[in-house]
Amino acid sequence: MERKGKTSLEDIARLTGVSKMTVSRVLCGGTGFSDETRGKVTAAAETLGYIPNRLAATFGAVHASTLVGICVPRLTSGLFGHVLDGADRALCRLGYQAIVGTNAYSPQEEEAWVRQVVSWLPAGLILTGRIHTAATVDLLRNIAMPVVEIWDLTTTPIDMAVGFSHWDCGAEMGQFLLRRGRRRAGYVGALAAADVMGRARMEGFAASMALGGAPLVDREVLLDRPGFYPGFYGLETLLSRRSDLDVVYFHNDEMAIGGLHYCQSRGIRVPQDLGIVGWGGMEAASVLPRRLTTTIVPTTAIGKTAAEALVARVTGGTCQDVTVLPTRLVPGETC
Amino acid sequence: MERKGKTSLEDIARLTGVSKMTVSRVLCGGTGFSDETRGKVTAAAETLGYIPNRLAATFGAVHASTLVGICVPRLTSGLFGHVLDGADRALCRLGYQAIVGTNAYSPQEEEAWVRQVVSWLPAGLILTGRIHTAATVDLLRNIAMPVVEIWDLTTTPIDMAVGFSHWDCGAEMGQFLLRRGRRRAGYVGALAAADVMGRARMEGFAASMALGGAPLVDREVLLDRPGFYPGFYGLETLLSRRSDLDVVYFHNDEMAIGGLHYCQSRGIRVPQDLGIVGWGGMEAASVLPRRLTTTIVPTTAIGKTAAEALVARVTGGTCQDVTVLPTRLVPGETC
DNA sequence: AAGCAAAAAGTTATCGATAACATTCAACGC
DNA sequence: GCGTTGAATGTTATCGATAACTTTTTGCTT
Repeated sequence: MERKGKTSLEDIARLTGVSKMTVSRVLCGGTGFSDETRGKVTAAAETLGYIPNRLAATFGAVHASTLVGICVPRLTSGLFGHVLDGADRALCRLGYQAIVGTNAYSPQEEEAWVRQVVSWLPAGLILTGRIHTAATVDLLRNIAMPVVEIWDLTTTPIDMAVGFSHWDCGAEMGQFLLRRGRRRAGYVGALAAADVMGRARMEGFAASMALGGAPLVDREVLLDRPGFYPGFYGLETLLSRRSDLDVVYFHNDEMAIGGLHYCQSRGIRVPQDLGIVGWGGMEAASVLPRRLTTTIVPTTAIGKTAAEALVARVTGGTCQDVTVLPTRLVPGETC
Repeated sequence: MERKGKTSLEDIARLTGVSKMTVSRVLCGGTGFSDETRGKVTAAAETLGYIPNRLAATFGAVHASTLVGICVPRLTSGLFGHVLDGADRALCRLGYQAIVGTNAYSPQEEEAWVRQVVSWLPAGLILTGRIHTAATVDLLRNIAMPVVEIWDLTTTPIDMAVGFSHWDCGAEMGQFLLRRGRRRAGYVGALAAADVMGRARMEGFAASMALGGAPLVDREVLLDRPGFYPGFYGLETLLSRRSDLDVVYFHNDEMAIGGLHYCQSRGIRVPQDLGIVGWGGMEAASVLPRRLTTTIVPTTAIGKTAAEALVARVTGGTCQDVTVLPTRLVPGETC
């Protein structure tokens, strides 16, 4: 067993002629040492190029580590990028490090990731969505791991939750379209059964349209991941079945832009012939020739709030169990 | 000092009547135990809800951890999202966990992040760009940390490098524009001095235009982060100074789309009156009414290749020091 | 100058897993 | 029947830092 070339507290202790414990106290910013000792120790640490070993520190200490696990469905979505950004900034500022993972909208993959990450004894986890395997929930509850579920709210969180209701987003959009006089609505989705949150929006949307006496006429839910081309072709498919729609709600803004492009390519006038509405609040959508009607989601705020709630729980501060952050329906020029 | 409620190898050992070491061997998939023992141990581990403690395992073991640090300038860029995605998938598949951080294009912030992360004794690091503080380089060299520098190539990497040359991207675009007969080129950038990679593209661009006898006429480099609005207003500012440009090279596709929108709003015909070219290969750019002329960057491949190279180095496999991945200039309809 | 409190520093045990080495035990051949 | 072999299993030391406790030193009061 070879010692790695690293210098340890003991090396510093030897060099300065004090005990390991004193070195530890100095370097961890504790109290109980003279200024002279501090000087010697910090100088020696500098000289030796000392790198603290958090593995050993966390292992030896009683309290939690400064690792936080964050799992999102995918990293290639602008929305989740902003969520991560908000979370990462907050964690960094508070002295924590983020272990990031993806689950491709699969609770099974999430469970596998959780099993990996909890073995690093993180201070807590941030998970996306309210759907998890039973084993995941049991595991996290058993070890009393602080957890924040983000993105889609639940009234019975594993521990804490920060987000909004996807169902309500859909319902609000339905009401908006009814007020605008649209009566024959379609829906173009993606990810098929995998994404329960997109489905929740659709269900809220369908419910509110039905309540207004204009039930959802048809829907086309693709297997693909949401993107421009699925939006384009999804709308094409939908319109080939039902040409009499007067508005289409899309899984997200990317798909809606794909749909807009389809309309443009086929000479369908938006919003006169067909209304196009999206969801998510993609930046690109706001500078298009026609500003997209969509729902803006507080992505960064969700990440930030989740991270802060988690740290508050870990450090014994006050934190609320469920935090609702408002989404904002933005009427654009496409409906 | 209270014991966390966790079960340890010792608990399993007690329950099954074997030694800790045997339990360890069983659970780590080693050899040297009977099938009967394996059965008892795995059953007990299951019963007790055993969660391995990688902190302790890594600490106790000689070999490297399964943590890998990845630092990118920002998480809100689609390009870096894809890089992270490629890296994270590869790492996950190979049994590693990613600690992610951002540096906002600042070598100082990167240094702070590196100091945090190396104290977790990661197996290696993936850093973005070739510019680092001297202290960062010294630190990483001293502890012989495996490092992959991605995105912008260097001939003298700290350890390994995977990417392409930003200067060459700019130069290639310059040559392309010259062939298309453009002679009066402008540049709209962002992030001012912070982003050395964007600047490298501009310099390569300016150099090749100059070589073709049509030196860069003017440039407008904003302080903002690149985005649609900076592209919009950057072009406005540039054209207010020099109205006789025949093409503008943008920092990236987002900004170029902002520029396109400005042209549309002012009745400037693209590409007749003005050519617009971007960089990066943003998905959105390909479904705009006019397909943007741009350079597509192998984002996911860079992340994947970097992760695989790092793991190869750590596990003693073969890996090359510098991997060049090709970018692709895609002529669109905007120039 | 004695006494005593507070500050400074040292000692020891410990966290959980693993490496290296030691031991037991069975099967087998001569 | 006895040594040999190899698989199965146990023992001990160790990684680096910290908690909890103990000891030493300092400084101040009376």
